[in-house]
Amino acid sequence: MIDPVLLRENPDLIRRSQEARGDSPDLVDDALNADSERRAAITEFESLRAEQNAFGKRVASAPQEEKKELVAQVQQLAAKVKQAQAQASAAEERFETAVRSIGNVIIEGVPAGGEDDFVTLREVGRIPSFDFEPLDHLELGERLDAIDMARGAKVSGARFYFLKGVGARLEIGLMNYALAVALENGFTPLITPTLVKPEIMQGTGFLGAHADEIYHLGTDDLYLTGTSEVALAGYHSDEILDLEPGPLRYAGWSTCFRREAGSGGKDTRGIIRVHQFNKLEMFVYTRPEDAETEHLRLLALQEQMLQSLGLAYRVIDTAAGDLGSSAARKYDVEAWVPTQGRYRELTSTSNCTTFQARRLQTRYRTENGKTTPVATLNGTLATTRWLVALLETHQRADGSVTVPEVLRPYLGGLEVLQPVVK
RNA sequence: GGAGACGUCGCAUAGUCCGGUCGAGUGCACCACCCUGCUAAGGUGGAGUCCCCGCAAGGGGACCGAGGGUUCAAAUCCCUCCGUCUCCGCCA
Repeated sequence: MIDPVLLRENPDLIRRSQEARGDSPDLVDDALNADSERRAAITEFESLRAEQNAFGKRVASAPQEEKKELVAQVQQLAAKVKQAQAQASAAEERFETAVRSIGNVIIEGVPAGGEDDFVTLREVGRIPSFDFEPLDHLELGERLDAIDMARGAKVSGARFYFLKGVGARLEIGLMNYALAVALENGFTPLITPTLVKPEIMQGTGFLGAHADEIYHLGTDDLYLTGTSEVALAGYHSDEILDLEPGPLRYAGWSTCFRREAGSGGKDTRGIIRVHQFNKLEMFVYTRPEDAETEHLRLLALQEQMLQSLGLAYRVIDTAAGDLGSSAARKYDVEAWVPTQGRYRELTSTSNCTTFQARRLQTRYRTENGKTTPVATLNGTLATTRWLVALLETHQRADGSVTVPEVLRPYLGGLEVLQPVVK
């Protein structure tokens, strides 16, 4: 949720942000109107309520024989209070709805426009070339007896899979390696619930435009999370944090579930786009003035991961229209996928500034003792999808795959994944 | 799944049966000051969150797990939900 004070004091800033996102700037005016209506309604209710409270005290202290008379007098007032209260809460609700329809105010410098209007910040690493015809990750995965899509489909349907043998080990190794990097950098590991309540899903902003992306369990009214960001953001909801010792940094380990509605036909081959995968997610609570520095720090860690794994990648500054409502800026790190001849997103890191925290009521105390919303940031440190780039990049002519050195300790010293002869 | 107990201001508790004098007492912790040559103890005062009006001083409203209801008036009465604990059964 955007800052209502900012809305009142600098609506133009928000209008510009809306335009950069390709969203309607009229929503700003709707919200402003709703705000003044809301405040008028509240003032009306509160003055009536004050009158009623004062009367209540008189009734309480009046002699018994006068009470009846006094009570008769206030009855009408009570009805008016009730009505004013209903109006005030209705106005409040309209205001909430209006404000919530506005996306986070983008950070200065974020490119305007949609999906294709990103800015490439840098390309790092040598794009792999082969003196043989490279195989795609699924072909490789099948030869290594590491990925089994057919049985995944048999058991659970399309976009499900089994990771087997070295495939399973590779994923576990990758996740463990990422966890080690997170630990080295002061993150506290957290294994999160993957089923969350509606209000948490709502609060993190995932029930908006992309609600049909999310699995919902009707019997229990719980949602399967598409990222541990949801649980990590909800973790400190309704709390006042002590940020005096520094930011709170968590590394959430969880399985993620996505319906992939609307991406029918896209990336149907292999494990690029699947309904279920694992992810290690960084999540930081910090003071708003430190958020941009922290954002760059998360990005640096992600780049360190890809570099150490020998992957070629580029970093893009995502355009405003492709940010999602909570993010004020988002960097994606995309790895080169040889058989596709292009970069594919492996990680994403978002600075949500105070947007998410305001909705989830996560605050901290400033030097002068005031409470104010914290800033939240998140970023991927590893996911199942990385196997695609790893397998393809490090393949050799005989269909074997070299294990990047940093991963070997997590695979019991295994240096090369060998094809299984059938 | 069955039976019961409970959810109050950072923590621990009082208040709930008998609705108004309770936004709420007490202890601990906390902050400021005073006193005591240190330590311990003692004294005085202050402290919650959110919102509205106001340049400010200040005034006002809401919040006793959440949401409804009864009433002139609800922490207190009624209903629903959520959570915690205990016992029984069941599964492991």
